[in-house]
Amino acid sequence: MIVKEIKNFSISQIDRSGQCFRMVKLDEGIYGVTAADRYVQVSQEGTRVCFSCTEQEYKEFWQQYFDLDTDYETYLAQIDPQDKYLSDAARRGSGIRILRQDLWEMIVTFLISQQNTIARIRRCVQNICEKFGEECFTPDGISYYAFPKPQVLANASEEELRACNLGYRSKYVLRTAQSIINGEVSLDAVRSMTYDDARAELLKLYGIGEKVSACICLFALHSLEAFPVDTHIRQALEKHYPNGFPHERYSGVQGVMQQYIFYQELFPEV
DNA sequence: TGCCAGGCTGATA
DNA sequence: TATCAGCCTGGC
Repeated sequence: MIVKEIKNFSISQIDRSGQCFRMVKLDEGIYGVTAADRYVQVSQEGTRVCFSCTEQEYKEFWQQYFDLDTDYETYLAQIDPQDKYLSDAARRGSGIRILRQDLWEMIVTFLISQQNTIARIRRCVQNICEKFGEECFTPDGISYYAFPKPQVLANASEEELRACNLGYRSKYVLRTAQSIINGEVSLDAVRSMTYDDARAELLKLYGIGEKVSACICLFALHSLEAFPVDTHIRQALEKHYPNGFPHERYSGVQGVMQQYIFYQELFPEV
């Protein structure tokens, strides 16, 4: 167990921001987080954050994962003070971080996300991890499941994926996994691409459109210029930015602003 | 009962 | 090129 003082970090806001579907609320202010084949418990009181891992594991993995090397004050300071809506949204969501998650995990997760609710996306991801992922144990004996590799999902049947409640998205996950395995799209290549190239490359995968591609770039490649527009964001833009969102002003950090807006729209009174 | 949820594909004009 | 139905399924 290690303890850190961290500003502009809220594990509960990150949980509700809808970018990670492998976080479980264990108790008030205490969350279990699974990423790739790792697991950590995070508990928070104010700026005091406890991680149930060694200092080495924190530095090697979780510090980057939670984007804790970044000072989010610089993003918050860029917000137009005349823009009351975004200023309020950012103030309320100022503990959100853009996580640095695994590319393959984000591809599958956001394929599943379409026409779906956050609660159901969580269940679907949990189902495929439990059915196809490897069972792991923490040093304390806590059991969790690693995210299944492309090879495993490529060899699954559409029926097996449907049994995980993926519905019509099953064929998207299956064909995308097969495209990765047969080399049509290289995950390593995507990781080294610019945002525009990565976005275009991901669009080659069956079931991935503009919105899903932007989400993957934002949450896996940390392309902060990505600005995924879903139904919530579209409604917010129509209401608060009838003349268009000022992308120029927030060039290169639109993704952070998108998260503040998304959080505000989903949790307007929390 | 019907609509909608963090969209996308494929058919049609 | 643009438009639109159809798709899984659970919650309201």
